[in-house]
Amino acid sequence: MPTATVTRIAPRTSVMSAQSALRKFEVTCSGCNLREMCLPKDLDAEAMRRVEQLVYARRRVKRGDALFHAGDDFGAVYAIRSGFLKTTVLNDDGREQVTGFHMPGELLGLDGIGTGHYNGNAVALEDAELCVLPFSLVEELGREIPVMQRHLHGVLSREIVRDHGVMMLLGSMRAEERLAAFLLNLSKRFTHRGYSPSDFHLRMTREEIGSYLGLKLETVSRLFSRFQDDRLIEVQQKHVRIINIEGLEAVLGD
Amino acid sequence: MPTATVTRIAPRTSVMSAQSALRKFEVTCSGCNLREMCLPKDLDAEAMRRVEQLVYARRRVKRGDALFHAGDDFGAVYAIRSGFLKTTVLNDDGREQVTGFHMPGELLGLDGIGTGHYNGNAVALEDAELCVLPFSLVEELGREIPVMQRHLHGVLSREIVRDHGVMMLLGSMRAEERLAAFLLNLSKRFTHRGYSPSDFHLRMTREEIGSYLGLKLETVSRLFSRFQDDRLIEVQQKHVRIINIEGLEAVLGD
DNA sequence: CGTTGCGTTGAATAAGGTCAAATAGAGTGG
DNA sequence: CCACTCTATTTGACCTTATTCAACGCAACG
Repeated sequence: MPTATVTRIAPRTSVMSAQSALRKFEVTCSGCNLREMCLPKDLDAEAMRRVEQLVYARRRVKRGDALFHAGDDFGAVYAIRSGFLKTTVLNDDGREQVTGFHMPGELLGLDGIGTGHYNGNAVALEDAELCVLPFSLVEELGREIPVMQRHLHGVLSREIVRDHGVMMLLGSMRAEERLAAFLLNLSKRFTHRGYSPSDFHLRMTREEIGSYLGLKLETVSRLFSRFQDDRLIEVQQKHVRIINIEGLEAVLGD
Repeated sequence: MPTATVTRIAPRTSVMSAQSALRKFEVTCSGCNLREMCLPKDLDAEAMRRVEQLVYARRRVKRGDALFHAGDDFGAVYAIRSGFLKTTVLNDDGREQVTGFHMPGELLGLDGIGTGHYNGNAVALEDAELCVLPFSLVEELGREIPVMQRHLHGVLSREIVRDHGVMMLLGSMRAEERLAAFLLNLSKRFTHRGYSPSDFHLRMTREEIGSYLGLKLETVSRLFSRFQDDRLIEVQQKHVRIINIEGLEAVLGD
């Protein structure tokens, strides 16, 4: 059933220079362009070496496939190297709620630590590649390198803060405010990753956006059309171009 | 402005037996009736001693006063010893969203770890008493006692899981389902603390419930009345008695 | 005993959901 | 490469649900 493949990273031999290994496999964290998202800034060489031992495998997940399902045994958290994923939770009565859309540099699976089982599903919205971080090793590293410990706590805490932001969105914003906030949030995150802040490809469907925002897909579609009529954005299917970012912000602020 | 008081716990002298100190000050974690909520089960005597050094102060907060505000410098997390609190987040444009209601045994302030500033407010719904846990000491303990580290990670992770549950509630439930879920959740948590599962005093106003559930206070009030008409509960102001718990569950399940 | 905050209830309204139909793309197999 | 299928998206008409606005009741408190 799991079509995702796990690839063990070829161990670097000591005769191979760090540089060449880096180029050859593109696997060292020190050379990863997402380094600043996954790791603390000030990490000495020894600590970096320890981190790179920890990231012992990669996993590829094809579009539509699950990285993990709710209820699966928890063993590792995942750092996204490439690709978009969504996380969802399931109700007793079968309803599904999208809890987040996730980009390269972000960590998945934190919801499994507390119970030993992942609480939700993580599904690839496009072919994705992830670093596998066995959590017992993460904890070991945290005990031995305070700056790593602090970093992990920061990640967990910021996830809580992010969730509170979503609660605010779902609990006290109107539909058009939710969509504006959603687009501005995507824009900010794309910018931070070096992509265009105003021109991007949505990987998720209207229904998935709707689930995330607590709206029906028809409502999402109508709002896209309305924003387009108001000259805030241009939409063509999954391609979005923000043409009036202040206008979008004003939808939030009014 | 902060009317909350900080009380340093009297240091135990070595001539005083642990037993008598325990009784006299009622401050040792080992003797706390909330112990199982705050601490891991299997903690040896030495570890317990370390924990008790960590909990170096108590803080009292009067009804309506804030334990901390959004933006305050983060230094400690708080374990609730007694009293109910709410946590809220504030929008740019002044709207407030209740993100949780918190009972004895729960930890507050986790949202401050990542940024060094509390992200939201914590306000007492009734006079409350809290254990102050300076976070740098918590981390130190985590590094030295793996079971404590694992416990902290569990608490953080379960907070994320809780938040995802709230997202599910806000994003995909109808008003009556939300209130039913809210009441059942309270019931479960009261039970877990040894109180009646069916008979309790709400510490929060209709407006606060509404904010938490993404509803207006009038809607909450109408739903209480409807549930009463349907013989699911009896309400009188803030006093609620659940008289048909299966019926409430059915509101969720249908 | 009036004030004040909280809660309840009714009537009108608006926001978003539901149902339905048409269209547009993307992917697939011949 | 093209026709076909399937899914995603858009849009309209109508409906339901929750909000808004308003009035009133109740209980606590000085």
